[in-house]
Amino acid sequence: MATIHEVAQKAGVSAATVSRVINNRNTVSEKTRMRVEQAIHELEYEPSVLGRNLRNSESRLLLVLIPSISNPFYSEIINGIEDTAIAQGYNILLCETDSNPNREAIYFNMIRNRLADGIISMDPTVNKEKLIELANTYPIVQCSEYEKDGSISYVTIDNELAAYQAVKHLIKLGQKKIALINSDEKFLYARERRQGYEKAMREFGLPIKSEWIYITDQLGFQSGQQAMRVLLNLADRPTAVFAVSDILAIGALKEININDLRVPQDIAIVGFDKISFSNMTHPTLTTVAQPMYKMGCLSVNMLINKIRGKKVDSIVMDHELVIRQST
Amino acid sequence: MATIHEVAQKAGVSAATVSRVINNRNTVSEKTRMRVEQAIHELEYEPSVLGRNLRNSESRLLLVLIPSISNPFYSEIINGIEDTAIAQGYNILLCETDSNPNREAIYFNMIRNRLADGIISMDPTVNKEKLIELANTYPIVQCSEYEKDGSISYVTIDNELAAYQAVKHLIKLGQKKIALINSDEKFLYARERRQGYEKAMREFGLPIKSEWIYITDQLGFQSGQQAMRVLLNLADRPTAVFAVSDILAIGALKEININDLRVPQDIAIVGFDKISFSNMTHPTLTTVAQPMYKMGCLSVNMLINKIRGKKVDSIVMDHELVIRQST
DNA sequence: AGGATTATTGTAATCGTTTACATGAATGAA
DNA sequence: TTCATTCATGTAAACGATTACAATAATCCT
Repeated sequence: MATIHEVAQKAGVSAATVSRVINNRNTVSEKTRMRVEQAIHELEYEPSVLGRNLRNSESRLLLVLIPSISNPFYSEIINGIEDTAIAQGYNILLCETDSNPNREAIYFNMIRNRLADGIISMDPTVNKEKLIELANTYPIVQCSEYEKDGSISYVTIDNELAAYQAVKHLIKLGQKKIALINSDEKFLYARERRQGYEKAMREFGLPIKSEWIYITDQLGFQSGQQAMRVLLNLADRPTAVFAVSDILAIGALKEININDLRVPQDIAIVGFDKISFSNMTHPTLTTVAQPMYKMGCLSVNMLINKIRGKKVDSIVMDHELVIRQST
Repeated sequence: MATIHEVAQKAGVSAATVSRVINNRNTVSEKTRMRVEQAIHELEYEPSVLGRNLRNSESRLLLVLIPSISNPFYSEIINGIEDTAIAQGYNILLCETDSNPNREAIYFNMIRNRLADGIISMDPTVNKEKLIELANTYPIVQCSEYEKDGSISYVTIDNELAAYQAVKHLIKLGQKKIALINSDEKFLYARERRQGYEKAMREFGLPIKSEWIYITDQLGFQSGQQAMRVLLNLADRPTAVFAVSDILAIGALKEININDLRVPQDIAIVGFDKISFSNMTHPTLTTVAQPMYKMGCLSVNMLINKIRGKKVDSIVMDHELVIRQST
């Protein structure tokens, strides 16, 4: 790979001039610009990102923090992030934390090292204190999961409202015994969705029985399946389920199928996220769609604005209840 | 963030000595080593990767090329890659090409720029000529999909054998009319799995009807569903299906369910990959398991050896047929 | 023409490391 | 004691870019 000096030599100018051509500084005459561009072309020169970064202390790399790459919920958001980032000349580094503080520390150090210019955190398991502290010094935005105190800008949806509407949908269909399969309530989204659930139940005068609320400690299919197993064994068995993620809902559905119960006749079920697999289950899953791709795009724009020192406002996006066969 | 010079000053030595301490050069006296380590600790110093990279022209970053992050097949491999890479002091940059040559070009340039030290390609849609050319100069390994000419080291499984065994399993169950849902045969794995299918059919004297072989142009659920729709409409309808990926098999299963046919009684089905969903379908899917995590680990080790200039040999791993309810 | 502007280009310092080489101190041998 | 050898450390150049500043060339105005 040619260096800037070789280009300079070939074009008969100094490295400084070549640099000016590359960066579109206006102070280069048309004649030399042509010569330089010719030389760049002939040598197939590409500026070394390393050299540039060192000097500018910018890397044009964005960190995206997710707990696990296996969770399809993130895929679509990441698509949005990637498309937008590349369009703006940034690359993204996907950081799977596996909810492991050591990994998290590695990635946090990358930004301190100026190896990355900013962070988009989608990790609900992130160390909040550390993240907030880091956000004082470095550009950080949150997507989906966020801090309520507003110390970090975010893109999200109204989780409470979405959950409220999902449960209301079940109620309108005549359901009265509605269970909730929630994830750990240390996550804000879990607390908010629970509130939406309770709000709808209360509004229609339905009982909120604690035995109908199952809290999973993990996020996989198995957890949903396990939750449903417990719910089905109750003396007063619920006739509908609202699960806070499609993954959990699909696990629950599996357990219902195993027990030869019919969906939605015996048990209706609503998920959350509209992952692609939710349309492949039998029956297909009613779910809450988040504008995932769009959320990814907006997060990147927000982050880049922050990097450039602009002030940014948090965004709450619209969601949509997608009614399919499971209700 | 402190620099090496600040550490040097605090410890009362030169930057060179600090550098030697950091890199475990043996020529530092115990006394000064202690002083330097103390200073590093007090200043919470972390070496700048940028400066180091520029000097060494190494980045300790590995590129992982995949067509799409949404495909769960890659998730588990990536887990293996990530764990191993981090353990060896490397980070990985997940590169989603979306089968887009422009994106591919961006990533290829990163390695030419020395922004990355090597590439693990898992992308069957990659431009083979460019990849092979690049592999002459830079460390590159392939995982799963590979080049038969042996110009690039790889980690893979015996696709033909795996397909052969999957189909043989169907035959042993008494199936005679076995269809194949394949992906585009420009991919080596597709050609190999087809050969395995044909080998088994031939060996047991079963007819290979071209109308029983459906080739999808995409890799999503919909393609599998579409394929099954066509197969079900045949006058001479197959009674079993071998799909070359779980995604396709799940789509096919969906279509079978829609038509109120029973699996496996009316139609048996075998997938490939053992993605996590394959255990959540109703019925659960018989499939071929690849040692995905392990493949990821081995790819990284292979690549790092290549980076260090060692000679490496390609590896063919063992697979396993996982028999579940769909057969 | 001569001085003042302005446009263009070059020089050299800088970013944070690593490392070949130089230097000086400590040690050992005679 | 004196010289050779070894050990520990420092000096300075490099990696490849960017950019403040200086220097020169071109242009304009009176």
